[in-house]
Amino acid sequence: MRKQYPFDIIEPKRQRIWDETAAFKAWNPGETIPKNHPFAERHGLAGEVAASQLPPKYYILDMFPYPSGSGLHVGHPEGYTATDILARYKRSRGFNVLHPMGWDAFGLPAEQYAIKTGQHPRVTTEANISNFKRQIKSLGFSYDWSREVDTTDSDYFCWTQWIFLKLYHSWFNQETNKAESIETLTIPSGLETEEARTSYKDERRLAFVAEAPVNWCPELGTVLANEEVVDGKSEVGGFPVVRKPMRQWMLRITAFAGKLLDGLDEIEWSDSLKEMQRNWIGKSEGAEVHFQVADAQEVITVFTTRPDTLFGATYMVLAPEHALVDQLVTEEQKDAVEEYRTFSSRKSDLERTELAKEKTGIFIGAYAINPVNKERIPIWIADYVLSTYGTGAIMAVPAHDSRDLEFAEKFNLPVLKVVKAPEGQDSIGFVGEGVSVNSDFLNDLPTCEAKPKMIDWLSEKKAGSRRTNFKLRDWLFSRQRFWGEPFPILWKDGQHRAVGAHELPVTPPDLKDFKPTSDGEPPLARAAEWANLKDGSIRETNTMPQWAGSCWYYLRYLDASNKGMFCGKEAEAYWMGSADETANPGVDLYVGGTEHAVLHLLYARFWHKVLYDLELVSTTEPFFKLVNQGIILGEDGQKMSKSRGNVVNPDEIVSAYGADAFRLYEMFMGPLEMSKPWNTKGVEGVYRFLGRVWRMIVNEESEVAFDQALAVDAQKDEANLSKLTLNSTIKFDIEPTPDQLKSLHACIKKVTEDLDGMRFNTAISAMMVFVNEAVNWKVRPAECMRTFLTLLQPFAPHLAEELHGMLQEENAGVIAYQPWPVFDPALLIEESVEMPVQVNGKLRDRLKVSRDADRQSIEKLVLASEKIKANIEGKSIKKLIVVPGKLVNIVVK
RNA sequence: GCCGGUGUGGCGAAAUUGGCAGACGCACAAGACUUAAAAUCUUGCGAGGGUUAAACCUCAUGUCGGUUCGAGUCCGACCACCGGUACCA
Repeated sequence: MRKQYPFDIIEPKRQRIWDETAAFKAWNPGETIPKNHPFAERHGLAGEVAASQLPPKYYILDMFPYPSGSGLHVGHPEGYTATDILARYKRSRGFNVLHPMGWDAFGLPAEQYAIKTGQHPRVTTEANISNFKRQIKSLGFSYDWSREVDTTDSDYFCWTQWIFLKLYHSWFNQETNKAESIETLTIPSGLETEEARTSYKDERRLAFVAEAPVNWCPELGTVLANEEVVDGKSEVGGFPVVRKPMRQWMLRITAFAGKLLDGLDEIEWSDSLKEMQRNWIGKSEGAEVHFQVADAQEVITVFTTRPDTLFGATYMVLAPEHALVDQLVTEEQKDAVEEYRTFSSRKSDLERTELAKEKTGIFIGAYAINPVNKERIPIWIADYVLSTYGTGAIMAVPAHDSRDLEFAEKFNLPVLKVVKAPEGQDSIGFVGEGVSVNSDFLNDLPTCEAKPKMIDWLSEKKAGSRRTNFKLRDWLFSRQRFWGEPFPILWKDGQHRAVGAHELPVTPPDLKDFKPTSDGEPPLARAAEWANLKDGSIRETNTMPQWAGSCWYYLRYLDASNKGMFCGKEAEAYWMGSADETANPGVDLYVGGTEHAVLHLLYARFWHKVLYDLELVSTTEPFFKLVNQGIILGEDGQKMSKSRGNVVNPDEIVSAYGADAFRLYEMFMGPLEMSKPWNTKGVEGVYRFLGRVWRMIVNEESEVAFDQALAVDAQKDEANLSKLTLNSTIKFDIEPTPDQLKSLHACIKKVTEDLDGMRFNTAISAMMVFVNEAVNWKVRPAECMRTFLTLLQPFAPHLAEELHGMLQEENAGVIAYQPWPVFDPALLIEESVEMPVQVNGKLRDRLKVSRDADRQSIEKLVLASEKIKANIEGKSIKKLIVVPGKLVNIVVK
């Protein structure tokens, strides 16, 4: 395929100029702007600027990538292109745009590569970052590279550790509903010993140590958070995960469950994403009910969302791991119960989910008393009751819960109907809302009234209370890995204490062997000198999970080189919008894939809310608006993967068609949020379009001279571009015709509206429509061409800027800072409009009608039409509908 | 099962408040230019019928039904696919 235009010369040239002039640097309050910077020229600012002088902020953020060894695939730049187009658009509209990029570079692949080859993860990571950066830069994104962050850089993770210490030194005060310094925690006077007081404190910190059943992945040699386990396998690598009790660092995210849920109402995220977070947090409202154990002191507390069905509770079930089982089991059932517990504990999570859900369980010999009717009901254990949810015990109401019913049928337990289903439905097995029956004081009440009445009754009798439960678990925060942030924690005599903030960062030791030790200690334990301090303290040898660095990187961008703080207060207030009432609170737009819907996005919101409570940030939510890009499938419509051999490498596309064509195609494929298949033929289509734009402005004969000059120049010097001259149709000092203005302004209108609505594909088609018309113009006013290039600039910045330079008759300037064109509605008004005419809703004719024709004259015109006459002949007109400017419909019979 | 999303030509898609279904692009076909090819330009292109050619007619937005002068768009039921989630009491 013949080259449409010399993108291979233009693109490196424009990128070089952007780099040299720091064209896309975003300015913080208090910074000194050189007066020749295009931002200074556009806004008439120079020198040191105060926040009040700066234009409104627009913070547009990409999810920063993990720099993998395989480099960028075409899915990454989809989101990056969308944000870059908007960043350029907003700059043109006069905003101070913050558009940064960085690297989420701690992670498993570099460490596993290190274990295999002995190459230090630092080396691997640096090589991968430089490859990613080269690829991203080749696409001409307008990032402010002076703010680049790397989570593995000690200047960065120093502050990750610092924030961890903030969590460590805080507790959640239920009364103020806020995270507060641990110093505000009142220690009960009853605690006599120093140990007791310390552990009282330690148990309440937001970062705490807990002995808990964790997800252990033997293959990876580490524990995983619940969020990282998918179908009983590790999210990374798909290795089996088993449950195992271990002592680990946890973060008290559950304290923020309510805030994390309520905060979703303040932000503009898609419904599906909010739903995913809501489901993960899993709020359910109901009651706690206390059951006295028959002939014993113990009380079993259950959680239920249906207290109204308490009269129908015919047995109880405890999780096999429930703490009371040992005390309650009767002598004759002991062996059988023990056998069942072994049986269920041996089941891995994988087996539990894979096995057909045949209910199993065993009676433990004891009975409980149903508080409402004093009935003795048997107590069973079964693994369909989870120790990790609610109280680990349930009251079983088989008539109105499908799992309880299945269990009751298998083990012949009584089933008692207490809710009457609506007409036509079977009450047994009915789980919806109905009317209470067989329930004494609840009889005849609808479910919605029976619930609160039962809760009142229980509270009065001290047999229960209202209760809200969350599915969300505390965040398991430690990993047995090398390539992560070390914890700023020291241990001595079984007690932990924080490293002082002034001693940060705690950098990892130098290792040659990155495997865990033979006795199962994390790899950091291999560095005896590093781990054992002179005073006898031992460093924590766990590291933080990969999510730690991504929990706050969007804040570091605001003030990336600040040595004294994680982020300066003034910068934070300006960019996060709290300094300006009209600004969006938080990141204005955050774009990334759905794979982070619960993990990263929940964790980052949690950290942000802690920082907010501690008055370190000024907004309650980090990301105001969030959009998920859809995935790009291979040409075969399948997910791209190496094994299918359908992966498209952006490098190949860029070298064949150029970055501008690549960007344009990524956006032209379809709506950003949809998943859609790649088609390289489609790249050729937009590439041809860019070629038409080029030829619309450049003299084709001068291209021959240019090509010849280039052919003999081994350096392929960009200076050869000076051989190019303007197309002879380009005229300066000429008024555009009304038709030309109409085409141009229709294009301005459509592109502007589509950019505001993030409809990039239709914006591009509007520009194609304009160019298809403009290539037929005999005379092309330079002014029209310049305006069009301003519209094209966000999408195809290299080409637009180069051509714009030619039209300026000087090769200077960054059109990214040109004011965005304003469309004039007056130019779009048509003298006459073509109105479709329908008979009984079927199109029969089109008539030219003057713009301001009234109803009567339109009717007259319509009835005079031969085609219409033929269609209504012999029928009577029932109705004649005229929608001015739209259409006419005649109803006949 | 539950939650969310999506179904429109051969393909990617468009139709922003209910108002001309298929813009724009790909693929394909024919023609022009060329010794030839590539590139470029022009024309055609939902299906079926009809005509020398047109005109014109019928059908068509996953399926079935409804509301309306008028439905891709609104309502009801269903089907398929994609994503999330799952013994959550």
